[in-house]
Amino acid sequence: MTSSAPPDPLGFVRHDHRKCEETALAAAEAQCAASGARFTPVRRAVLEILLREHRAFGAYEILDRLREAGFGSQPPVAYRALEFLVGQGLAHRVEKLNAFIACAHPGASHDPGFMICRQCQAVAETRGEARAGALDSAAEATGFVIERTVVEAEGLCPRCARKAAP
Amino acid sequence: MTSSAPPDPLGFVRHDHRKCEETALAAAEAQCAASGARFTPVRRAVLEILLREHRAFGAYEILDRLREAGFGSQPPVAYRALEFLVGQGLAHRVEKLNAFIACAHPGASHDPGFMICRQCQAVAETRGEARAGALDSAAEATGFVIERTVVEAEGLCPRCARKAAP
DNA sequence: GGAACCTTTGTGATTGTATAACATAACTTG
DNA sequence: CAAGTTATGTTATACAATCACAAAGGTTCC
Repeated sequence: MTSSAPPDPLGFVRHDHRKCEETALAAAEAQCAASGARFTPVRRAVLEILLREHRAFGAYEILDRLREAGFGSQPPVAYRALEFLVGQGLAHRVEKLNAFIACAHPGASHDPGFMICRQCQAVAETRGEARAGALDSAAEATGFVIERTVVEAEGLCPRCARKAAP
Repeated sequence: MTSSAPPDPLGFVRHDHRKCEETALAAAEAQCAASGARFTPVRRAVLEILLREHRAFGAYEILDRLREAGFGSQPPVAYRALEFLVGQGLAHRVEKLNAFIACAHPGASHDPGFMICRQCQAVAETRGEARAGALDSAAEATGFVIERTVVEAEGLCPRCARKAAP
């Protein structure tokens, strides 16, 4: 039992989601204002879509909702907004799912990790650096320069695990 | 400076690649014989393609080469062979690239990690378990049950890093 | 040997994911 | 407001993956 910082994987945990969304949007606004980036209507709309649930959304699902909301309905519309959000650290790409998710800890340092439930599709982002020890040591040993990492686990979330093995 | 087991990331390291391919093919044959799996011509052809270079191959690139070699040229031909190889642990899927690579350590325990050079496309597989510490502790803390992990780093391989910052 | 069975391969068609290329609109700055 | 930059819209296309069904090849057992 060490007293290391306890991970706080949102998404598997009951919480006031309304507040969750509001906070994230406010943080996004603040950050864009600070960095001089333009938080345009499409970009905001995409972030709002991503924030509605703690799961990953495919680009075409987002595109459908953009169309309904009166935005352009061609793939680049969604991909460009997503690229922007990912660039700002306001969203992440979940490689294993070819899909996107709102950042659960905007503002915090980044190199996120994800836990993906294969049963209910919930996705939780780990708090803090997820960089693998084995990767870091392998990189150091060979002189590989790490720029970005992908760290994802697929399995069963607490709730689904309980159901599966009672 | 501890004396921990040194990782051996093939792919960034000069080596006798001819021997590398032969060894891997022999290992594949042996393993399939042992497990009763059929190492058929298409499957062998795909593994040979993957073994030619230490990088990841897209399914359609593999498909092209299969066509040239006289095999069927529809996507399922490639995907089925790849599925077989991945199932046998003879190849891996690199999520970040939506592509496939021959296993660099066939027979060894699995839960591989990859280092991907964004410049020259070389990919090296880490030796040993790449599972991230932060992931494991986050999973433990929440009760998430990990079944598979994706651990990948994108950056510059030693050679390209040297060129970039002399 | 051959009938019944199972696994593997071939093929056509379709869905999902992602980007290139180019035109237009809107915002910023001098 | 003119010029430059950034963002959006739209067309077309490339790449990734799967479904469904038919045909071929091994295996088993009588």
